[in-house]
Amino acid sequence: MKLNVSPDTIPPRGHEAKRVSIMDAAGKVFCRESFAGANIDMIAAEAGVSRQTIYNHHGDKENLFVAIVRDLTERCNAGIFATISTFPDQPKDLEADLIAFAVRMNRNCVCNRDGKFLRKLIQTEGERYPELFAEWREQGPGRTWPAIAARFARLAHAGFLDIEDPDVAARQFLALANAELQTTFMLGGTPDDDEVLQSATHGVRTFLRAFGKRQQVADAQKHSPPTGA
Amino acid sequence: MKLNVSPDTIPPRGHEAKRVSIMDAAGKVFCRESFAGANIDMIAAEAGVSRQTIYNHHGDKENLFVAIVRDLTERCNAGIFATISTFPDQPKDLEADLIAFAVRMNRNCVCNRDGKFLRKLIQTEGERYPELFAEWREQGPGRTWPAIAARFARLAHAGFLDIEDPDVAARQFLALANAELQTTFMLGGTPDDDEVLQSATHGVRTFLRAFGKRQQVADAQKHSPPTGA
DNA sequence: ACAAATTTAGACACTCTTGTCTAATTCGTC
DNA sequence: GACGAATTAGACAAGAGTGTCTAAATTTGT
Repeated sequence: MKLNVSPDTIPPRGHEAKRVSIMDAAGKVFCRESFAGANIDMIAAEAGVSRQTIYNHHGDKENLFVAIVRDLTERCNAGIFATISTFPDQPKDLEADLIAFAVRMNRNCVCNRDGKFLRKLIQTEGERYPELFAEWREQGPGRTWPAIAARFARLAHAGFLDIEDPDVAARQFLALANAELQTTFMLGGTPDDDEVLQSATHGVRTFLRAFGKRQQVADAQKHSPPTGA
Repeated sequence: MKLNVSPDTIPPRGHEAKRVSIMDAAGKVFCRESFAGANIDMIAAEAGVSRQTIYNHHGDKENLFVAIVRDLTERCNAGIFATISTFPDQPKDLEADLIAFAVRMNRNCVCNRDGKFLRKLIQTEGERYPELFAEWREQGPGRTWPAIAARFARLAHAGFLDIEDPDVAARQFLALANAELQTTFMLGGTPDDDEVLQSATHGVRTFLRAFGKRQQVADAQKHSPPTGA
């Protein structure tokens, strides 16, 4: 609603700070209390801002909510793509590298603050805002899953894995990496580093038992996956 | 508030019918609207009952909510144990039998009405009622997962599978069986029979690639102890 | 058919929340 | 220091929801 002519004077200084702290607090409160249970005064207090300021910035509660979800979706997506870019395309130690990747994915995208908030909001309010969450579905899983699948396909093509359907494998990789965190996620908890590592380790081992190359049949005798030590 | 002396005259007849229809409607509405978003008039209307009757039966909104969760937990647990009892202990066709089991588990326990409601309520209100959901955790995953693990352990002992840690395998089995339903669950949807079969088939195939007996490599074990590499 | 228990509709007081408005104050900038 | 924009506290009306109460209607067991 404020169209400044000069392109670099967009918002003053404290203005943006307030905006951020409102988004921050609103995410926290919506996540904790659900849309209906949250109230604007709570958010204002948590943001250290007056109620009126929130109305000035966002108009009404629903508008604020939508802004939060869009913001979280965007930030989470960025994080996921950043993490995908660290996928081990030329692994030295396939098991260790995939475990490390799974841990990064969980820690930086799934278990972190934004990931937790977005997941909770989707679960809680998904049915009430079909178009908003359809948007998330397209921008989120719709784009990240194929990206991960492509990496696995490349790894298979390079001879590191034996995969028929990379899309299926990608989904199963993620499912396995989280297999032991499900209950914690359900209750809104945040698994600690050890649980994440544990789940990723078990998940990747099983994944490699299923999709790892079995060279014994071919011809090798010494070039087995260098895991231990 | 009504202590009847004779132990079998507990509730009349239509009384119980109302009780059931209240529980039914309340589950639906709490699930759809969240605790804060649900209101008693909505539940009363959906149950075909007057508001006062709900207050007569359950005292207040919170009490009603707790009763719903307890009821759902109990019913879901019963369903899960009933399904576990159909686990293929002496499989004729291991893949087909495990797929069928995974489908039963999903259809009768995870994707059905009660399963969907309980899952949603846990996700949505879990943080607000720690003791109630701790109870669920103990009665639910705390008892069903070991039960499934025991079945897999038996199957491994009988020579059908090659499993080191049955608890891990059981969790991974369930994770794989649901791997392709995650997004749908997130948004509160109910996957159709085809999606369930698809996910179960892919999941079980991968599970068997990882844990199935491979005669050629049965002795080529190359597993090192858990290390945080 | 009768008596007791239950259910019902409606009104009610009370609280909470949203969103608006106003006037005073603070902040950023020149 | 002064100006304009943003923020603030507080009051406010309107609406919605909870939980109670009452008197009438209905159901249930005998």
